[in-house]
Amino acid sequence: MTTERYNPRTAEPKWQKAWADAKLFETQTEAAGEKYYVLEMFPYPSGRIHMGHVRNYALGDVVARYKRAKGCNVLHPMGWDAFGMPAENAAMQNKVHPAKWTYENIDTMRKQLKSMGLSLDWSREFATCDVEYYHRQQMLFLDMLDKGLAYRKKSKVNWDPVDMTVLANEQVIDGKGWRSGAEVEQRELVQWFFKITDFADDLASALDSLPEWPEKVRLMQRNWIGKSEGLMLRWALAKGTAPDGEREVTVFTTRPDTLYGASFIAVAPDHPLAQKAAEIDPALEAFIAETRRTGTSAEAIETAEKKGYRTAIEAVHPLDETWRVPVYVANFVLMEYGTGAVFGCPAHDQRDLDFARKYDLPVRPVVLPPHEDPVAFSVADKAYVEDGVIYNSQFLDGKSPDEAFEAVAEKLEASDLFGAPQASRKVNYRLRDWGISRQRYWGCPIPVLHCESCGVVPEARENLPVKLPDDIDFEKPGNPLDRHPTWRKATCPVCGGDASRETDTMDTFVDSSWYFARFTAPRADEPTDPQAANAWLPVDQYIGGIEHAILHLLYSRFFIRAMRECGHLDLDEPFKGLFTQGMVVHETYRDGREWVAPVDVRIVEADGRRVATRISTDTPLDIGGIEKMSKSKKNVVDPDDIIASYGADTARWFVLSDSPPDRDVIWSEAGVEGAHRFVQRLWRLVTETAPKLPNAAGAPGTDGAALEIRKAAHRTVAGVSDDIERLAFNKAIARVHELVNQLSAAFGKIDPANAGETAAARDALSMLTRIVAPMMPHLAESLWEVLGETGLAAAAPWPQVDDSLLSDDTVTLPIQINGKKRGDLTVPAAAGKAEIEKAVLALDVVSAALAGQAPKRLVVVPGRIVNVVV
RNA sequence: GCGGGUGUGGCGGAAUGGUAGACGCGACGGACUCAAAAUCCGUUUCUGGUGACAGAGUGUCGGUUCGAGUCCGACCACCCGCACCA
Repeated sequence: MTTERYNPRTAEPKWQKAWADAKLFETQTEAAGEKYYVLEMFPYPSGRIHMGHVRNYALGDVVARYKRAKGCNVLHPMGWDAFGMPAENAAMQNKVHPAKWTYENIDTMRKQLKSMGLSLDWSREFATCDVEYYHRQQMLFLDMLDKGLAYRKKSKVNWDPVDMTVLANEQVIDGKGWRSGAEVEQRELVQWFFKITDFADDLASALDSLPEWPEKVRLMQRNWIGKSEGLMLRWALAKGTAPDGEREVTVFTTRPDTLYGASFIAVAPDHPLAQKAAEIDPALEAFIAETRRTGTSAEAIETAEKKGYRTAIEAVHPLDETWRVPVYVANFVLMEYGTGAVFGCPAHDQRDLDFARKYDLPVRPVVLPPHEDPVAFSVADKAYVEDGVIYNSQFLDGKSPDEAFEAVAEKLEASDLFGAPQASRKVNYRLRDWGISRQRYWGCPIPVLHCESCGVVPEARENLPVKLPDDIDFEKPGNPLDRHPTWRKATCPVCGGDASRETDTMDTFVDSSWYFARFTAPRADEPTDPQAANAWLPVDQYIGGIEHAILHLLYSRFFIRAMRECGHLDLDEPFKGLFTQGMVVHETYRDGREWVAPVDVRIVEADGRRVATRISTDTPLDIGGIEKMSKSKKNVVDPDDIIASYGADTARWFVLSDSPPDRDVIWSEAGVEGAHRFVQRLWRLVTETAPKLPNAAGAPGTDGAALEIRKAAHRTVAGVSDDIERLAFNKAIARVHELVNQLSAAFGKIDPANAGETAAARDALSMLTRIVAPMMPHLAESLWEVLGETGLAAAAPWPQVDDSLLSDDTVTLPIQINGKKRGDLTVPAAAGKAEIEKAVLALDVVSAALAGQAPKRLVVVPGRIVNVVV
């Protein structure tokens, strides 16, 4: 009998239409079943979907379809993170309006996503650049302003003096503007901030209430928030050394126990003391100007060479007024953190030690490592940061660092400097408030007005939305909103006088900080429908890239707290379960300097070596490293091409198999073909077996081949369910392979006249179809049809597992001698330790190894292993 | 620089502290075919041996344990994030 090959090109559109016609994935809040909200991070509409998207949405779709089969009321929406810089770059380069560019991209990408056969509720779709969406975001902003969660302050930006524009950190390359090549400067602007620090403590401690988040993400967030308990410590400045009017400097320190090891104070270049000192010291002024040429990113600042400028100022040691330490201005001290001033203890901090060596400052150890001789111990080029005993420290000698911390704190809290305590305890956070101002066009306008008589006033709620103007000009440098001839002109809602609009737009992270809440009631007039939001949230399973581990997730966690304060929902955390997927990576190829795309490359294996040649010219190519797919290195594979030639199911199956989803997956052509072969193999197995099962309606048999088939099927379903719950799709797929191998072998021997066997086979195929359905939904529908099942596979319930088929009567234990496997022993599953011991000692290998002696030790782990120690 | 992660056959990977290499890819051998593709069967960690088998083996070095890929310490390499990329 010949079987036609499965043709995804006809089957996939057919089933996609069947699902859409049945409105299978349009979710009703009131529908029956336990609610389950699955969400993948929504895409930026860059133009076309890439393999990373395919992987992300395939992962989420498996969960969505599985939970639906398990009887849950599943919400699985999709939208677009549509504001941002690339649209403006496209506008500048191609003279296309950002809105047109964005919406055209969305149309393309929606079509591509639909070809994947995702079980999405498209009726809830929106883009963050839709006026309907950013209108509600402006409402949220006003509410937050009202609650004191939004405010203005000065902050630094990267300024390109040629393009007259603010640059993003990624647009600063080696300290120069990416377009103009001009030396970037730091500039201070008054900008809008959200008060995320109000929630710093809760954002850190509530991480403990998120057991379904990866431990690493919780750790990263905890470190990012960076709670530290320390001392605000005031140092008097030595008379005659300080600028006029300055008499003290406050440092924040977590190590007051090392105070007797202090050898310098360092302040940030924009610390008031540094600014004041620079007024009378041109060399210092030049040094500070020099530090402003570093970009504003922490990375740029911290990887820059550590430099300091020794001012004339000296500080008086808080515990010894005869002791003076020099005050430096240093490029690695950040004004945003603590007080913008630190004291350096070189012996017990590596950065301080490097600084001290560079500027020849004293290095005095005050913490003695255990078992070290106090006279001989010294610090050379490695600071000692571990625990020990305090010495060289007067009244602190002999204490532990913790005790010394307490002693210093108590003493200095009680002592007086200029009429106030010299020190106070302080809990400090590394987390800074969230600067949301962007000097760009393609973002959500901040709904605020500047009135000459009333100052900064919020736009009236009824005047919202503040819409972006359509007629804009990207020809000239700078912010198009700022330059617009009329857009800025407005009326003050307080006094009715002339006012001008705020031209800053919001960081696009704001857009993505609450979209998951909007999905629960996407057309509501208010930002949320609190009832719907409270019913659906938190998101049960959120899936996205690890690159969002800190900012996006932290901002979203902040936002639901802010929204709760404003009454938009009542929720502790936005995402109950979080899964961070790995990237899709691909080999790179280059012809000299030029990168070559995989579609233009032919790989031939010769003598065990892989050789790449360019197809068009037959020239040999260098095979480079395996890297994240990126346009610049051309190592991208277009999902459209894959879906067109192999079908969506093959693409989905491939990205789900092999690699565990939290790790990177290497895209390879061979792997895709393997996946496609499996699609055809499943099709063959079912279409060739089904006609042999004419009388399969009865009960499956309970012995012989029938029992074996049933055991295999039920065990696989149990295992696959378990794997999907844990998002271990690669393991689920391995199990499906195993089952198919087993069934193929078993079906060859089936007696078509044996009703027990044919029924078992039929059941097994039905179960197999349902467990592959979340991963290969189109193929599953076609198989479902061949099997003569009714309805759609996508609407079929998950197969029930008969637990009695999961265990065996006997178990085979590996027998180790001194930890090395030397034999096997099969015993009844219920056998006790004593029984096993007796049987083990009777084994030939064991008695030979013992040579008449008693074993030194006999470790029996029932059901697992036996180890005989001789 | 700081924070986080990863490292296992030719390759992707599997393995509640308990038989290292499931499953897949590739390769090799065989069947089918006039032939090829497709498909099916078998072999495939390395070294030695015809073989039974023996030894080695999870980035490197050390430790804990009857037993370590898994736990602990140090190191190496690579990847992600660092607040205006999304």
